[in-house]
Amino acid sequence: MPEGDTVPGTSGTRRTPRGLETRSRIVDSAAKLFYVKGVNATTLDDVRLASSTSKSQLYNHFEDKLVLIHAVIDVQSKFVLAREEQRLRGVKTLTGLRRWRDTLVQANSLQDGSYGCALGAMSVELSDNDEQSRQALNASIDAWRRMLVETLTRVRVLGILAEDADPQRLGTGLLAALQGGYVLAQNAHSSEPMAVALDMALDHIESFARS
Amino acid sequence: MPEGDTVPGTSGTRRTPRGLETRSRIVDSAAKLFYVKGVNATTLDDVRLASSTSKSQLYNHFEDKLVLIHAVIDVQSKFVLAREEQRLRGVKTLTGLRRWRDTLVQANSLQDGSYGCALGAMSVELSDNDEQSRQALNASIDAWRRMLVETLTRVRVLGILAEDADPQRLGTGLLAALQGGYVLAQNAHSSEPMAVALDMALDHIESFARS
DNA sequence: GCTTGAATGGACTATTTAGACCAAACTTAG
DNA sequence: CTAAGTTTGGTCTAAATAGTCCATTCAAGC
Repeated sequence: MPEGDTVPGTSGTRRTPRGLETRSRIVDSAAKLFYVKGVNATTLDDVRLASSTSKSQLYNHFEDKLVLIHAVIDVQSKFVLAREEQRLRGVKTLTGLRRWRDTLVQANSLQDGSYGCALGAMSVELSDNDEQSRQALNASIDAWRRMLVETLTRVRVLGILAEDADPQRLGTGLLAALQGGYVLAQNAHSSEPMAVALDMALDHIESFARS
Repeated sequence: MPEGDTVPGTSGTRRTPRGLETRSRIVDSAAKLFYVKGVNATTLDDVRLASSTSKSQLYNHFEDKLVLIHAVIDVQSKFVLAREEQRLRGVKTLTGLRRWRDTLVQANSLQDGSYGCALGAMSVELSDNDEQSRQALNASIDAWRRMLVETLTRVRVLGILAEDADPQRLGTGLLAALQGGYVLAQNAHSSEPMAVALDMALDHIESFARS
């Protein structure tokens, strides 16, 4: 029984580094396909082809398509949250928030608004059909919301925003503007509506600025 | 050649009232299924069953699934736009806008946020896979946006909003807040985030109120 | 180098789904 | 009534898709 370099797998089975490598190649390919084609429009054969794997590898690592979907939600959540955390980390002023806005709009305009938000799109497609997916995505999106709330709290604590600014509500509103911006941008194939939506949210936040 | 009561069909073929009745039963059933399950997750057999029709009826009225999808986009667009027009028609004040907000939130809370926006959800699922669907949905969503712009213009003209309030941008922002609210509400299974998002947008609009 | 379990390649099956087809029933103009 | 086209029920085919299986290879501990 080989032990040394093995790693405990998700479902009790041991995994070797080579297996884990394959597994993550599958998940990454699936994540990309889900993002550009949608979850239901992506077949396992698409995934197999994109990841250069075989059927047996797919089913060695994932019981069925739903389990793969959950794995994708997991890595995609980690990826998006890490990216957004990185983007928000240094924001301490209203100018910082505007720069954050610019980053989002620029990234979105690079693909002409296409594909929308990876988490938002999966949520729209899966929330009402698979409760487990909904809950996982809900946890991630709420973590994202809390990141915005923390950023706004930080800005307020620094005395830039007045006491009556409510970071909870402003954070939720800001995330909604962003998500709505993604939807409209994807539909219009232009990042313009996202820019307008974020500007509105930021203008509103700025209305709480201390004079 | 029977003529009298026939009606010109979409693709040149003549249709009788009975046929048109069947056709709309198919489209209505498909629209409902697309709304609750999503487009790709709905099979033609689902549609056949829900509309109590046979395969031959489906293919008598629609060349293939894509044509059916376009037909659904068409009726769903008309339905949503008519409903929203009706909801916005009488709005002439800020209080009216708040009442409009209440209607949306209440309707959304009746289904615990589920299903989101019929047009927005289809757009997210179809925009990057079928250009024709994207364009049709884009036309409808933009008509919706213009309805909001007109409402805000009306309110401004009445002297309730100041001259520097830009109905174009405010309307886009308002629609984005609504769409983002739908996304978050569907994900959270609660209409709460939609309420917060709309409140933010309306607070912002109200900041342009004449004193 | 032998053994053992993980990993792999690929063929194979089962099921689902889209779509074609046809004969019978219906509808209506003439 | 009759003819011509429409509508319908149902069956049948083709393709796509999910999922199974097994013989072989690989990697590591002994």
